[in-house]
Amino acid sequence: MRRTILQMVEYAILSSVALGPKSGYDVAGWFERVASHFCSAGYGRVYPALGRFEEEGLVVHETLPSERGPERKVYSITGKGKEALLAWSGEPASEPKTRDEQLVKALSYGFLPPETVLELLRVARELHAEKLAYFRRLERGLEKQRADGGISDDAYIGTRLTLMRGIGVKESYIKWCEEASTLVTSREPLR
Amino acid sequence: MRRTILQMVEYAILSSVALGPKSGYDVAGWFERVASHFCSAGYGRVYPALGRFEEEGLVVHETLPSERGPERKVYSITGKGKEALLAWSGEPASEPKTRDEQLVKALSYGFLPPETVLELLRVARELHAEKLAYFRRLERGLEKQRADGGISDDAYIGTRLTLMRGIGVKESYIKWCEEASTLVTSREPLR
DNA sequence: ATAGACATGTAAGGGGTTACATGATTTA
DNA sequence: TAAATCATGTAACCCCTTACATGTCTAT
Repeated sequence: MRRTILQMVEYAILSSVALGPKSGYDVAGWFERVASHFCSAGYGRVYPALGRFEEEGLVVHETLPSERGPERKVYSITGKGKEALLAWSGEPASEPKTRDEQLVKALSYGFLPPETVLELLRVARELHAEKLAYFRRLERGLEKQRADGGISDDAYIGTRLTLMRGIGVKESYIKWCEEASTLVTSREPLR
Repeated sequence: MRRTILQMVEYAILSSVALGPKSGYDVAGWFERVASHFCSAGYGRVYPALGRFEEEGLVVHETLPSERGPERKVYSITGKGKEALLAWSGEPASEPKTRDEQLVKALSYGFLPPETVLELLRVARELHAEKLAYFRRLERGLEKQRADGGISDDAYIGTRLTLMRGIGVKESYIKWCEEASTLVTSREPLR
């Protein structure tokens, strides 16, 4: 028996289907709305992957009419797919990889006028606060869904965990913006 | 006058040289030791970039003997280079992009035995705690360097800001590991 | 002598984003 | 009737990592 080896993004696509049957369009939307803070994929990644998964027997699809728009190919995970996913998920994870333009720019903040930097940090703080509010809305939506029995306990846990992390990341980023402002301000009188 | 447009990683390379003259080898080491939590680049990225920067007049190099090993090409930023860097750094930053295998795996934690998940979270927590300790050592080193006058105030601010963020990220990740453990444990008796 | 750190580069291949191509349905 | 959303897919290109190639110096 050969183990199915995929890349991280492919496992993310498979996970999305495992959390609940979805079309390629749904999966891409899920990435944008709930997964973008830890993994992302567009149509160009999703559709070919689902096609390959089906060839390998990891998922199957049903063609269903859409409420509005053309027909949908709704994919569900198979036993084999779930087995492959859980074998991978049960292994230790590698370190997160972040590419953060804000911090690269911050490397030069000592060379910029403090007023400029404070304004940049204020704007950044606001954007992170908006995203935090968005995550909190998602969290309330998830709790409601759970109360209504619209989601299995197993799927709830997974989504909840990623949401908790999204909220934690944004809270800590907001804190950084504030501490950075303090550092830059404390320096100002010394000039 | 044409504005110099580079990619984020290239600005990071330029920033590294702006914080203090470095060889390509030094820049690659800097990425690995102090910048890997927000941006990364290996030799394959660094050497060609420094060559191009010199052609464009953003940096200049001096060939100096090494204390041990072959000759070093030590690059310094030019006026033009600093101008290009500060023009870019003074603009608002785009959102950070993270690829976190841990969270993709966490999507399936509801489908795994709680004991397995708790062990995975314990190991993850430990790794993040080690990295946190490493960042704190870097922080102490930076403060010492500053006290000794081994670094300019301008360069200190930039490095300090990225270090603060590295510490914040690790602290919040450790917190997540603990909260995730609680969530998984609280669920166990219900099975 | 041999391993490991120091040092500079090139080349190839794989991964991932973005743009393109097409079309149905609903709402303003 | 035009725009927005729903829906499925392909193709090209760019980025980036990884492996390769080469060589010095120090310490064991």
